[in-house]
Amino acid sequence: MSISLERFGDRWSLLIIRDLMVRGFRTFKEFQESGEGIATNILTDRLQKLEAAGIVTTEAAETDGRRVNYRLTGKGIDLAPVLLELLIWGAQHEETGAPCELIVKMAKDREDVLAEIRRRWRERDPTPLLPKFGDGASGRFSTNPSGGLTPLIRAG
Amino acid sequence: MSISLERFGDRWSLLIIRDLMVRGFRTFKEFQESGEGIATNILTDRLQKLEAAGIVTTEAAETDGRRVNYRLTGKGIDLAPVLLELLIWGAQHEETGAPCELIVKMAKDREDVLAEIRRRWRERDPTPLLPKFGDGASGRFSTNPSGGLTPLIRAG
DNA sequence: CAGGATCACTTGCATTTTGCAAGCGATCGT
DNA sequence: ACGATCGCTTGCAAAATGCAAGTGATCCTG
Repeated sequence: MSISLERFGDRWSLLIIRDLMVRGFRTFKEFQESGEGIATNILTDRLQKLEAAGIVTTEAAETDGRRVNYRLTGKGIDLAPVLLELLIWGAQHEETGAPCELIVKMAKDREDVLAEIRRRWRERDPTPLLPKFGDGASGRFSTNPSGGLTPLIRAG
Repeated sequence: MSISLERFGDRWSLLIIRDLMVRGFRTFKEFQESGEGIATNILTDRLQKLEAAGIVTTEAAETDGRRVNYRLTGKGIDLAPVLLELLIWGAQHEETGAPCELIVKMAKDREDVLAEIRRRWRERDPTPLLPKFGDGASGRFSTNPSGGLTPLIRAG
């Protein structure tokens, strides 16, 4: 556990990993503008450390020579369960904007959510896993008529 | 998730929580001498922040007026899944001293491990959940004749 | 009940990490 | 050719951390 924390036990690393994992971020600029307010020097430092730790890889974008695409490695995507538990804990115990039923659903369908995250990673599907709250049906999960939330992976 | 990380997203907080959760730590001195090398002022600061966040409670020990007993709250013990996932990830992807079969077992019997952690918390059982590696049968888990690892909660 | 040990902290100060703003070279679109 | 954009660096101030010594309350021993 202490080794895990040495790799990403700071305020930013796990947020970067989350954004790569479920928000479809690929580039430096996306992180910079994500609203969390990370400084560019810290962002550089964290991306390099995550790469050195084998959690993230970089590849130059073929369409744009300036751009660098960041991507999680298998080791990185294996952090999905950690992030999911962090999300569930925060939603259960702190004031968040997250709809309550959504969290219940994610806790119950844990394995489905993780499988969907892995699929998106394998297939390089950049669609954000979740809509911004209040967005309606624009993400991978959507509200159904009964007011509950239905993962699209079940609907087909 | 960012809210979770605001509460304990630093190098020490989760280690403190782990020690309370599975190593049976109760007092300031135990943390100080745990070998991780946390400075006393930082330890004070983290314990106070965790208390302010409702993750830890303090009570004066009735047997010794100097001593303060720290204990996880329900909110604190609910972090068990997070810590377990961190442990599993670290063991799978980094060089650790942990025996490989033990980790496989913990990943497989996740729910049993979590139930045992909760039971120990409810009953204020201070026995360390795990022996130090190589300790044999002195903890809550022990090796069985086939070389696998058997949680005592199943045997007893 | 005196004196020293122990406990949970505090304090002062050096070092490290972080945050902020500006700037840089390479590449891109026009 | 020229300005905009990209990932990243630099300089410097502010905050967090680490380290050593010290503090007051309580305990244990003789």
